[in-house]
Amino acid sequence: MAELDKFDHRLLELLQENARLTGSALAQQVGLSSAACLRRVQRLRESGVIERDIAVINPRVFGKRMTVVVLVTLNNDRPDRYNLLRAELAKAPEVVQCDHVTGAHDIVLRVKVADMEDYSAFVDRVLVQPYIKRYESLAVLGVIK
Amino acid sequence: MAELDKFDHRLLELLQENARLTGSALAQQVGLSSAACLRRVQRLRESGVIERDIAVINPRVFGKRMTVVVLVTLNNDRPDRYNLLRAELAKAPEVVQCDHVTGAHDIVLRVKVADMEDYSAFVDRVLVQPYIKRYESLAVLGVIK
DNA sequence: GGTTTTACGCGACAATTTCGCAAATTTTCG
DNA sequence: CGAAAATTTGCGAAATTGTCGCGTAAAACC
Repeated sequence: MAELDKFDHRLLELLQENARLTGSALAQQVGLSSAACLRRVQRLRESGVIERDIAVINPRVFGKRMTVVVLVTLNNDRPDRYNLLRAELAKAPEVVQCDHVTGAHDIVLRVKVADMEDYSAFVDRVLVQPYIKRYESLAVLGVIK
Repeated sequence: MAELDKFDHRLLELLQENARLTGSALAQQVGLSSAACLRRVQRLRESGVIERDIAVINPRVFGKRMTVVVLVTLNNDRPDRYNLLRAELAKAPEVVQCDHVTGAHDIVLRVKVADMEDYSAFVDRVLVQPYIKRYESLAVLGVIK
């Protein structure tokens, strides 16, 4: 993976905001020709710098109107179960993000559900189990960024 | 915003994974003509169902190899400063996600930085201020999802 | 300083998207 | 239930966008 110059950085910056920018739109903002921009973007994709392009969908469409951040603390006396839990969390459709972290907690989840009932069902199904010692639910009131 | 049928749902599902799918690729998987698919996608964009399309960039490219989840607790005696802080957090380039939440904490941040030093600078610049009572840093060891 | 390498812009070509239109399907309403 | 209205489809043409080769210019290397 070769070095990225300021043109590449600018392109990434722009595409990170709007991946549908056209060659000439990029050209205008970057100061290269359309073809040059597209060639660079093509290489950025092939080399894996741009991992993929995704559509951001309004969560209300799927009836997922509620987001919850969950701080999970594990029972550290059962390290064998960790991979199982990992797999389970990755599989759960409600979980849109899941990080293993250091500190007072072990796992931070971002969960999208329709409503409280839905969330409650998720908790019962996934979170209530002996390997999880404690979990703290933080309902998202508003997305600042 | 009209009702979405199964075709729209399938299109969204596909584009959520890969926004660069071409009209005929969509047609093949959805069972409509290329033009019909593209027309529907166009409408989904215009109506805001598809909020935007973004390129996912390998974080290492920008040298941001470290992710931290930060739980922020505010001094609730200064409600006037909330909007200021909001704006400041939204502006900070290190902050990739920022939610206002209920519960034991007030704000949950997702921060991407190069290293500890970088993170420390971020903390000093943004987080160390009278309006913030406390913050808890959870370094991300691994992204499960 | 000359040579090689790399990247650019230009322009032709290919692929993709957009648009108009008639037919088909679905919805509305008497 | 059935006809009129509205919506959506597929097809094909037109427009836009992306890809590629080529000659040239700039940068890197020796």
